[in-house]
Amino acid sequence: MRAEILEQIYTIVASVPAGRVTTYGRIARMTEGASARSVGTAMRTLPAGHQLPWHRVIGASRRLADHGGAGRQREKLQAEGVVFDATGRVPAQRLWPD
DNA sequence: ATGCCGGCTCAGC
DNA sequence: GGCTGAGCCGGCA
Repeated sequence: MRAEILEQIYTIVASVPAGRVTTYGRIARMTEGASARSVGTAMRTLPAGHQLPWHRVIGASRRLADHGGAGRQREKLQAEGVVFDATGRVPAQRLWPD
């Protein structure tokens, strides 16, 4: 993936405030030429020592994607005050607006 | 170059 | 809303 796109993704993720979340798809659409899936891999391959709030990026269904760090992700979000309903979803109003 | 495997999504049921 | 199947496309061996 082009470095420029990666920069955009990082910038957008970095702009999501604590307690709010956004989705892979939204990020993909905000960038030029990134697909939701590529945003996923971008999060997966974050360089060591990064300081991005990757945990604030969730799926379009507003659930956490099931991957290795899902447990940590959920904890981090809850620590920021993000609530999950009985079915494990984040309320829509938590979405970071464009 | 090729093939396989994903931190996804969307349209149909 | 939940489940499924099919596109999609970047990383990595």
